[in-house]
Amino acid sequence: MTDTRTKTPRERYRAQVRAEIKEHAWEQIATAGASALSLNAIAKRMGMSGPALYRYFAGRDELITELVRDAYRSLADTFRAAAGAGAGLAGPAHALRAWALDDPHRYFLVFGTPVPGYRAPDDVTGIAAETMAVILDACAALPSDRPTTSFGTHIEGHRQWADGHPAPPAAVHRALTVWTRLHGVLSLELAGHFTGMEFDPALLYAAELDDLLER
Amino acid sequence: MTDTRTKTPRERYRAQVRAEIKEHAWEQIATAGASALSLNAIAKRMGMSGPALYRYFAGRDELITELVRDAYRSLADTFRAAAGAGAGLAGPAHALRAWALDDPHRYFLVFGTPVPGYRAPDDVTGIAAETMAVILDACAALPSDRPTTSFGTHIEGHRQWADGHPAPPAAVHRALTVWTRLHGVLSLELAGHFTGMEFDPALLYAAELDDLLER
DNA sequence: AGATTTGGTGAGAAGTTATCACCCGAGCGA
DNA sequence: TCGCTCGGGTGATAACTTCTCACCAAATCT
Repeated sequence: MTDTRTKTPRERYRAQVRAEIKEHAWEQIATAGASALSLNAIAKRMGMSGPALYRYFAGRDELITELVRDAYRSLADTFRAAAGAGAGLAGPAHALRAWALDDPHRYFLVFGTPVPGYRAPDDVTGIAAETMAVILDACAALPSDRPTTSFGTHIEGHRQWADGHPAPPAAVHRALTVWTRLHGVLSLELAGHFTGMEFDPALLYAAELDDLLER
Repeated sequence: MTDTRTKTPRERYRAQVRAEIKEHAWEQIATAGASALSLNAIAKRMGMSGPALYRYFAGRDELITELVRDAYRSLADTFRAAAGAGAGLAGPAHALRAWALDDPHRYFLVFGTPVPGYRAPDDVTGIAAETMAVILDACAALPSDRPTTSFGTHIEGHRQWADGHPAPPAAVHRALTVWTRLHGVLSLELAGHFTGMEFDPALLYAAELDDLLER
C-alpha cells in the first residue's frame, strides 16, 4: 500500500491485480476452504480467462504461499496492536481469539493441517517469531512465584530460537504453554468439535487464560 | 472381520475388496495427505480401472467418511486399552501421543482442519463420546483439592453431553482441559510448528501432563 | 515513431471425479 | 445339473481441474 506513486504504472497495475486476485482467493477460501481453491474460478470471476493468472502467480502453490504470508503478517500486526494497548497477556490472547473467529479458514491456513506438498517460505518463520516475541514479552512481564519447572531446565539449553530474548526459562516455558493451550481450545472450537456440547467455548478459553495468568 | 463365514461368498468378497481399498487409501493418505486422495490412483494400484471403485464406495466423500469412522474407532480402542492397563490419566495420554505419532495424517483426519463439504456422520459422535468417557473416568478418579472454578459452575448447567456420567463439575472441566491442552501440544508438533525450535516436544507434552495431574 | 516488454487469449495436454451403457462370469434357485 | 439373474468390471464420455504453449494486441520505453 505504501509509495504507490514512485513505481511505474505497470508495476502499480500489476500490484493491484495481484491484490485483487488475493482478495477473490480469500473470499473463495472463506466459503469453501483452502483445498477447494480454484484458479479457474478466480479468473472467471474476475472476467479474465484461465492462463492469465499465471502472469501474476506461478501456480496454485505460490498463491497459497502468498496468502499464508499475508495471514501471518495480519496476525503479527493485530498481536502487536493488542500488546501496545496494554492489558498484559490478556490483550493478545483475546485478540488472537477475535482474529481466529473473524476468519476460521485463515486460522486453519496458518495453524491447521499442513497442505500436502507445501513448505512454508523462510521469511514467515521470521513473522512467526515476531508473534512469539509478543507472547514472550508479556510472559516475562508477569510475576512468577513458581519454581523453575523441569521443562524449564531443559529449555535453558535449547532456546536459540528465542533469539537473544532476555526472558528467564520459566517465562519461555510459560510462553510455550500459552501458545499451545490457547491453540488447543481455539482449534477444537473452530473445527466444530464442541458442537453438541452446549457449553460456551469463550468461557473455556477465558478459563484457560485465567489459569495461565494466575501462577 | 467377525463372522466372515456366515455371509454369502459374494458379501465376503465385497467386504474384502472394501477393506483392501481402505488399506490403499490409508497408505496414500499417509504419504500425500487426505486432500490428495485419488480414487483413480487407488484403482490403478489395485489392478482395476477407475469406475470399478464406485461399486464399493459412492464417491470420494463416502470413502473419507469410512476412513474417519475407522480412525475414530481405532482411537477409541487404543484409549480403552490404555485405560484398562491402569496408570490413571497418564496411560491414555501417552497412548494418545503414540497413536498420533504413529500416523500424523490419521490424527489430522480426525482433529485437523475440517474438510470443506464434509460433515461427520452421526455415529462418530458416539465414538467420540466413548473416548471422552475414558478421560472423564480418569479425571473423576483423580483427587482434586482445588475449589470449583467459575467455568465449573457454568458447565454444571451445560453438561447434557456428559451423558449421565457421575463426575463432579471440576472433573468435567479438567477432562476438557486435558483434551484441549494435549491436543494443543500435539497438533502444533505434528504440523511442524516446533521445527526450528530445538526443544523436545515430548518433554513439553510431559510437562503439560504433569501440570494436569498435580492439581 | 519504432522496438520491446508485458498482458491476455485460445488451444491443448494430463490429470481428477463421476456416470453411462454394455459384457461376462460367478453364484443362485429350480 | 441347468439356466438365469445379478453383481463386478470395462471403455467411453462429460465436466472439471492445473498448467504450458504459441500467438496477438496494447501499452510502455527509447
